[in-house]
Amino acid sequence: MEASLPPYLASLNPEQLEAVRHSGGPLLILAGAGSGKTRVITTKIAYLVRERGVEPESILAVTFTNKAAREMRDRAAAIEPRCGRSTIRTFHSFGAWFLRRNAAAAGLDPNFVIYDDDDSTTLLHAAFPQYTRSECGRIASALARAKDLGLEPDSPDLSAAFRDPQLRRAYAVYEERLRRTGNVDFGDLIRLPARLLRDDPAVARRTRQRFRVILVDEYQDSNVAQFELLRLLAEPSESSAEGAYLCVVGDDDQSIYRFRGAEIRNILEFPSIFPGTSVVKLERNYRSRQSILDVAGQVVSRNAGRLGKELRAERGGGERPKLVLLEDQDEEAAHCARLCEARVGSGGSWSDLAILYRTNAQSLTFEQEFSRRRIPYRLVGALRFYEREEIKDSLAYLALISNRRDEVAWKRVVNKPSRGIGEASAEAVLALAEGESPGGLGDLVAASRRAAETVKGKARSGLTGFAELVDGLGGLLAAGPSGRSGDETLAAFLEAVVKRTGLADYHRGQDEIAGTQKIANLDELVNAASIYPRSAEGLAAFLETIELDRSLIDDKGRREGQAPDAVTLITMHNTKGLEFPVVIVTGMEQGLFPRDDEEGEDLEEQRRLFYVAITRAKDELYLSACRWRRLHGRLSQTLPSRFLSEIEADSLERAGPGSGDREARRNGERRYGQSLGEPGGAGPRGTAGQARGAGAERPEASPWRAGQAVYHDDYGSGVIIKVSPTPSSGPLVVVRFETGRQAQFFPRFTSKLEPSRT
DNA sequence: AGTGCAACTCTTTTT
DNA sequence: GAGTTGCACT
Repeated sequence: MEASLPPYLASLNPEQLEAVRHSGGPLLILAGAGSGKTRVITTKIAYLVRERGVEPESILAVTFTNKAAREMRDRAAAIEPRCGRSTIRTFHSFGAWFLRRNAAAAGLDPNFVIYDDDDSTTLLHAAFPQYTRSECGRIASALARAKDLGLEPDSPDLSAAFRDPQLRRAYAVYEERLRRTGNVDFGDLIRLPARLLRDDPAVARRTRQRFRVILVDEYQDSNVAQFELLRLLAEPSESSAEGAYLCVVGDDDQSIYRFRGAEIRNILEFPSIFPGTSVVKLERNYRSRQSILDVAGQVVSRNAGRLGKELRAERGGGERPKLVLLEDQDEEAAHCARLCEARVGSGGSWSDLAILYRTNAQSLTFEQEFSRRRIPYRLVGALRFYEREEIKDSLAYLALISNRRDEVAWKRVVNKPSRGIGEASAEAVLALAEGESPGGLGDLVAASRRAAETVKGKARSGLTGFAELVDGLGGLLAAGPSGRSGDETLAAFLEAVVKRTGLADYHRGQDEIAGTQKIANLDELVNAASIYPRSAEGLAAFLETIELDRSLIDDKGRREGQAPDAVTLITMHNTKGLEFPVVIVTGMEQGLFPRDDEEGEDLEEQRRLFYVAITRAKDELYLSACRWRRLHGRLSQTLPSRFLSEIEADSLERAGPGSGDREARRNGERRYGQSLGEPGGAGPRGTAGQARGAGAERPEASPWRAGQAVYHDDYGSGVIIKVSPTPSSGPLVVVRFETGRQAQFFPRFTSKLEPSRT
């Protein structure tokens, strides 16, 4: 390495250095797991400012999570303080920032609120009351996908992308309803800036003059709309013949958000879309042992749609990952608990360990077992603080105070707590508000007051009271508490809102009836508002932060960061970007991970998810599978995940469970293990092929036929009443026993069922 | 307008 | 098995 390099560059490896110093055409950095990706981006930002004379204000860096954005900002500023002036944000927060600055041009209320999926569903339900709420939910998510794809209500491609011919109309109506509220949804934060750049030359010129360098992190998770926004930002404009310098960083093997609209082709095809692209691969892994990377590499190499990378461990060898086969999920939880206890017993800490699973529902067994054994754990991501009723209620009042055309917020709180305002009165208000502003929507609070004159009974006083309440709160925000103003935070205002609306009493009552924690949650929300000033601007900032960064508070009001010493229970998706000395990937069963209906691109995505899970481990990796799995309230027998057979036999150590009912287990275990990991990785067809060759082709040779008498070790005598073939598990037989009990079995996997001669 | 019961549906979820 | 939603009932 050159002697002249400043210290912050000297410690980079040659590939990292190349990525940092690259300039000119577009750059694609393919950064494998644990390869120092964030370090490269932050160093590159600092390098551009320090060595290349780039103005920090002209740098735009976008990420997908607030956590990643914070980290990037902090680390870049730690190297070069001037980087604090760069725009380092999430895609969506950049979009919100951009739209607030160009609200008029975009046709938005400058104080617009951001609707989440639930709000979109409510808006749709208001527009299409003939559909149920859950149908509206499905339509809302289809519309969100359409926006991810950059499609408009009149795009010809809309019909190709979605089956339902009604969707186009639903999209158009939804857009109309959303526009008249003055608010936006998540998709709009990407789509509307792109549209503005396309249609408004003045805005486009100003924006392109400002941002000369654009960096994107986790590019494999970008969607089509985000791609279009990037291209429009980076495009040359009349004032600057050169487009912005575009650098994207990502790992095609870690693309796991297809179901949310992520388009892996964005990264796969980047070099052909942007001619002259340089590609730098970062394949030195500083996190995991080679034995772990071997397994990861074997699995992901089965994917067809990938650019191809091979990680090499800088930390060397390590123990082979261990696979443990267990009887059921209770034993799986006990096994995990024993591993945790062993680690702590030998001087480690609880926080060294992470238990990974595919679905949140799987966490329950672990929680119970860990509580019983007094093992401290923290559950990541399952808490949906902002989706709770009491939180949404309070935020709806705030949103309505901020934007009095917010139909969704108004609808939510106009009769909450109950003021005797029913469907008919609400319709009357809406009709008035619509009349007030042709084609749009007027002030819903004023309309509520005026509608009071036309309705009768309880609704009349209810509407008047509601309007006075909201007006009063609006005044309270502007004026401050009687006399003194200025030196109070938004928390005091929010507290007043919760009290004066009656929400506090209402939810306190709920707490008493149902033993919930609603008041405690409201306290946390109030607490979170304390870092904002008591003003309209402070309120708007608070609402935006809450919509765009839901990790800010959890139930205990803890900020991320000072995590207690506890075992981490977490979904595989949520582990992206994290690392642990010891990782246990649980539920490695066919039907769960992957699901039986996951094929083709979906299957490849699940394989990438497994890859992400594996590469979280620094020193030790355990995999576990259960023979019996309780799912959706049903107990069923399972086969080991096909992913396990994709790992070479000698890369894994097959370990028995540490203790327990050995005798019972030995039988099951041996049989269960048979179909596992044929050497050389017989591949996806391993188990299915066997089934086809053996049973299904010669059904007459099978003893499993309807009418056949059988005997079962536990249930006694019975008769087969139904046999159905399965693609990979042999026949499934349904037996009615003499006791009247009915049960189903896979004869291939049980020795307890046998044909009898009667 | 509010309550209660039956029926339905179950992934993953950066923003 | 659990949580949510829709409908019917009062």
